[in-house]
Amino acid sequence: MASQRPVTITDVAARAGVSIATVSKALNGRGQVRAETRQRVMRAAEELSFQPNALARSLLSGQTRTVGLLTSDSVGRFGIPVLLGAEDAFGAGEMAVLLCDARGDSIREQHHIRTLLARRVDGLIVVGESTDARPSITRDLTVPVVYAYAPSDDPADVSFVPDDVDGAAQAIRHLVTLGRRRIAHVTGPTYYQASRDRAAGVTAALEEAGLSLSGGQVLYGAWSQRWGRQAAEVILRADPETDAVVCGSDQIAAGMVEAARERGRRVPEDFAVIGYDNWEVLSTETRPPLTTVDMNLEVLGRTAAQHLFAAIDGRATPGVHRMPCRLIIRDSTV
Amino acid sequence: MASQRPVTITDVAARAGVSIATVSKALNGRGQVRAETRQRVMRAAEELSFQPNALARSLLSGQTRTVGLLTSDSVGRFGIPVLLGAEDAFGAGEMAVLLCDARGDSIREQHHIRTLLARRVDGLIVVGESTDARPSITRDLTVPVVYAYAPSDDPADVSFVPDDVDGAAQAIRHLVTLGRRRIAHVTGPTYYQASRDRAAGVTAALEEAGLSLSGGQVLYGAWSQRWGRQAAEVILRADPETDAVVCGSDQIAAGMVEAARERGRRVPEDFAVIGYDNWEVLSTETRPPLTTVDMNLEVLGRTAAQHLFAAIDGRATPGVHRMPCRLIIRDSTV
DNA sequence: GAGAGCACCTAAAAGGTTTTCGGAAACGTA
DNA sequence: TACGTTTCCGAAAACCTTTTAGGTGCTCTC
Repeated sequence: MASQRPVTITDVAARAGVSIATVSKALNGRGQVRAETRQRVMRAAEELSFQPNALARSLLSGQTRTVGLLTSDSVGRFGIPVLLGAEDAFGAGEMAVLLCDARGDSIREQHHIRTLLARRVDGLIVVGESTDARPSITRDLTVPVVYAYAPSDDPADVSFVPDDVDGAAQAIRHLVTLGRRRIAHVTGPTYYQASRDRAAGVTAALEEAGLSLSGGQVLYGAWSQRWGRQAAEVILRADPETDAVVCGSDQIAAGMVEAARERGRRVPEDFAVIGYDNWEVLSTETRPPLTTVDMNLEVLGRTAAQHLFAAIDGRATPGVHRMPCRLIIRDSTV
Repeated sequence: MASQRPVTITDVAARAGVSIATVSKALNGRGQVRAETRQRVMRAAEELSFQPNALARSLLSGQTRTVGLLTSDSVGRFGIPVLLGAEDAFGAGEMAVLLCDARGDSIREQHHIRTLLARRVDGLIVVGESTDARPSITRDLTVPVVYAYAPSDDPADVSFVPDDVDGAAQAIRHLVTLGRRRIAHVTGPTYYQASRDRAAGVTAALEEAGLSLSGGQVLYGAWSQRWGRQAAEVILRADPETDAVVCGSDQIAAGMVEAARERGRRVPEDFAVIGYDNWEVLSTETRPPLTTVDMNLEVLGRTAAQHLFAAIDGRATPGVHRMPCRLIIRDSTV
């Protein structure tokens, strides 16, 4: 608790009766050091519980083994798993993560970038809260940047996003395999890239199966449970024969399941429902638990981190990389 | 992108035609520097977009303006707001946060502590995932530590936890004010401190009002929606006159509301329900939206961070500090 | 006109580590 | 003995900034 002076390499050298250069070499396994001397140094270091000062080391090497993690919007539901995956990948490689939350404020973001650069981070990972493209910050930055979840608007940057088009298509293909023929799609607002991508995936996969959308059009609304319930009414009135629906989020799906049951549809027998996000607190707690599309965000975060490593080593891989989603099959489809 | 040599104070000095000492003083506003010289230096720094190397600065001052944020268990639902609050408080003070997630593994935790100390963090904030006490790490650490959400088991440490006893009591008092008389309590497993604290608060507040628990005892179970539904059956069978229930979590409350309605109880008229956590995705999406206890976790995190500042300045405030909860009144009580 | 006082600036040290280069000791060979 | 070789260790520079102590030139006063 008391802030006594931390032990330095000089202390170890004195205790071992050698010079600081020898201590450095002994501990790092460099240069020529007699085995017996090395032992003596190691013992001294142990006894003093010496930890080399990372600052001094970084100052010299120019490498801080630190990366900045910039969340453009307040760390949300999607940011978290990405962050965890990244933290995981970095932690394994002895890297440390400086966390900065810009709260959706670009002034604040600029400020954070400046301080991160002043701290000489080796790289930057920018994680967004939606899959909509965000302004690039890579321009005139001296360190590599990787974007996760929200891609950069500059195609020359390195971005990782979930492949929502294919994710939604997987959901449709699953339903088609199960014999469903009148499938509707309810999703979030049109101004979300995620809504549009998922709708595109649904449409393409239906076409591929020679089917068309029940109701004739995608139902765009909000990401909420409430919209799920409303949409259920709309669908069942417009086309009472609808036997399945792919939802753009688990929240929508939860509302959908609830409202459908209230209107006498059995889920999944009469009416199969698929969610999106695999947000477990919701998807496993509905009755029945939801079949849903998981975006593998932890993997996405980890991959982004690994590619940041590569970029730091000068092996960047520009472009928008679409990471595969996977369908989690539970009881809301059969 | 290319890693050209970063510009140093020497470059600025050369451009401005002065010594590096003068540059330092001009930029930091120290010492005697003629106004005209200061201008020239500032201009040079601007033109080169000079950022002082934080490493060198820290090495000299012994202060890194960095704190470690150690999450003992994988950053969960409760960890996040605490983390955000802390990040907020630190960010405002030009501090940076090094994030480490130990994934519930104490070996990993030890490892993270070592590397954080090697990086010479100015302090540590340890955030837990439940309010159960956790082992102290303060022993023989050279920097101050503050615990958030999960208190340290050493009372001499500085810990911040939500005041669950009072939070639950607030819920009861609210119901009593509304005229409810037969109140039940359904909560999580007994081995959670949170369950026991909330039960204690419920019991005390009921006693204070001269009432006793409907059903005669606290119903301990799981934190899940499923348990909420089961418990609803138990309660309504054991004492059909029960007119209100305080739940230990929003998930339990959500199950409770659903099951009660299915059994013909009107919520809130016949049966008032109060949740806990104010986990908004759930508490605002149930029908009706839940009255619930909010633990103010962001405030808790921010406060913990501020006290860490204080501790760094040598003004520590030992003990377990209980932070007030607040009741959020929505439509599930009337 | 000389000493004192002032305003402004610079040289140098400090902070802790790694690395390079050179030096010292030990040993073998001529 | 003189010299070369090998093995091990130490001195010093480098990284970049801040701060202290000191130095230079100027003005003021008697």
